[in-house]
Amino acid sequence: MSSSTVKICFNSECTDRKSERLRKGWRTRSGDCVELCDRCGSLYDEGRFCETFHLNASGWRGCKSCGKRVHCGCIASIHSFTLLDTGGIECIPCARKNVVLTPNPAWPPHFFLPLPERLKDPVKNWSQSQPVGPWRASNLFNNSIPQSDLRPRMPSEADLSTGVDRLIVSERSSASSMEKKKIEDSSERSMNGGLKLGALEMLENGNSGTNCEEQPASCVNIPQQSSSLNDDHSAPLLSLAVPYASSSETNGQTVVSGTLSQPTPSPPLAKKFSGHPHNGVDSSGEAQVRNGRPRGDARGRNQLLPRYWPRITDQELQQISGDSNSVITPLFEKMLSASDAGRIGRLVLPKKCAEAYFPAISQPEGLPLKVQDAKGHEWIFQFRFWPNNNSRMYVLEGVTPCIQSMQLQAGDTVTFSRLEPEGKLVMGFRKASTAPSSDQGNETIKTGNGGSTHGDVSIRKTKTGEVALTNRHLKSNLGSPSFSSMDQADLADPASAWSKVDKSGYIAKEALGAKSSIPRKRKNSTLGSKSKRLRIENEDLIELKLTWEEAQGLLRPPPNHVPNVVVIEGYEFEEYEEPPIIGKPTIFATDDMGEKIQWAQCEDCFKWRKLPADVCLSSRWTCSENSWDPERSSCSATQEITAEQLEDLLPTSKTGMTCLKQILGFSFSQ
DNA sequence: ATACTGCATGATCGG
DNA sequence: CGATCATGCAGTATT
Repeated sequence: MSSSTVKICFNSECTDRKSERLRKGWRTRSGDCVELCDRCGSLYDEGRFCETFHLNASGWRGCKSCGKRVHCGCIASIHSFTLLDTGGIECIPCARKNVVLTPNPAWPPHFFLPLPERLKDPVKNWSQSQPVGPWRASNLFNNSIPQSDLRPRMPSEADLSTGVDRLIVSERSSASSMEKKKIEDSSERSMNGGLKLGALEMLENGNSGTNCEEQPASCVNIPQQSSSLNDDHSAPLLSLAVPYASSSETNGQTVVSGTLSQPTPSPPLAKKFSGHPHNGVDSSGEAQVRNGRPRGDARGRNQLLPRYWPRITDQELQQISGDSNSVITPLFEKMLSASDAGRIGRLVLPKKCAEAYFPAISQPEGLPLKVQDAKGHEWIFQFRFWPNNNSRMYVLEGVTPCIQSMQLQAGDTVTFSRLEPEGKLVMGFRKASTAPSSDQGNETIKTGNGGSTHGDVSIRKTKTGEVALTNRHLKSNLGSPSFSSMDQADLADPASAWSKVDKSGYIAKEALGAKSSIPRKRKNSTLGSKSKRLRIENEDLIELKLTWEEAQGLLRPPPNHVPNVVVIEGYEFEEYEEPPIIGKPTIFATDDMGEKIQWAQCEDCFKWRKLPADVCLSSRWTCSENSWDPERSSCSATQEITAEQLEDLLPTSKTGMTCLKQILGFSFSQ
């Protein structure tokens, strides 16, 4: 096999520093290179998102600006795939240069894409790609950016073979500008004694004496807010998600801008738009995830942490909406902590979520909030807050019956959505065992263990167990000392990887330094001291920086695998169902007969031996194990290939192999 | 004695 | 380093 094939995986030309990290992404070309997933940071079998993503959105494209080949599935990820429908993509560095948008802090930098010409024609450009529901929301940009210039790209349905989004585009979303304003004002309202009431507040609190369900119009926001919106130049652009949207908030004047012109790409959205063959439910039986995004606060402070981004599955949506034509606006989700799920009946709400999506409250007593569960039952919780330091701590009280009704436990996730046009607040849930891939979900998948966890201790135990399991898995496969100190838990932590995608823009995450969002005990951590952990992680990081290229060379398709062959732009990719294993570094090549082979070096004599391409060797492989060539199953046998020839085989990968040589003590002599 | 309530504490995380 | 939030805990209410 030629050296070029060794290096074809991924965007090796990418100059972005992050590309120097360990590449993740479970993809191979001609079986010579396997990577971990860039998007979720997990092994393939854990990165279901990636599975879908890759099948539909990946491939190689030429950067529109510099011509470099960029992989639009993983590394360039959102950046690239969101540009697919423009007929071209840009590599990260170019895209970065071209970014003219002022990012909303609620969004990771890579969501702010260069402005393509086509965006100046929203009708043309988005006519095929407007599955933008109100849930895809946000005030992505600050006020200073002209609306026409503020259009983050989404992958078109055509490009991504998307399915139809049940979260239909709704003109109602245009009203979100008003809602945005409400959000902006909410905290102040709270602080200032609640001069105004959000729609929900009016709805649930009865302060307005109206019920949105009956009189939607009455739930429209307060006059001065509405009027002020016209002056809020940020409003028309963004406002996709409607905090308290109701049908009454339809405003013909703002219809187009928000919904059609402001699709807001998000990593999770890739799933949403992916036209996976198993649309709705992937091959694993897992429901397709719809990931809403936080409505960004215009002041940039209401951004939600990724772990609160709603990741609602089709099943959940179906469950919530039933047969109605209601539009569901996922608001946020939260994994239940032990105390949330405990008998105390208090569900701590993330502050930003509470302030963004729940009615503003000025008094600690708060107000009763009517919430409908997925079964249609209505619950009334007390939405209130406690003064906490100089801040607030928002809680929903009285959730125990509901929690019990849904048989939720710590580690499970509750989701809050809004049902439009009713304006109902809907509380869904996701058992840990069925959680989708997400920064929470992937962990919960693993913690779920087919059932659910049992409180915080169990979670912690499970978490630990998961790590241990992962460690076992990796230890059994890791053949390189370069990986021996890797934070394996991180590798198995697509969750945090995901969040890193969000932040960094490209690579999922540092393989190290992952932070779990799973609830866990703060004290008596089984992970040891933080300082120690950090120290280890830093050491690992250095090591990984050195070895990401060779790390790819170490990754091998699992034995007996049957890859799905995907041809993308003329390049043949093999995708594997099983996670890669890491074996002895070898050099893949093609022999004179055109057969794929690999060259492996004996650990004892350092001679290189020709082996079948599909074998995986132990890290201490020696000539004596060369059962494929009995004549060279001894160190005394001569080497078939010269050092020069070997060097020629080292690609682009010379550097990597040099590193390997240095790190692993390999020798190319002979 | 138990349950509830409200606040305080401190671990964790993000900027 | 400040903000967030999970949880501890003291005080109070209820059984």
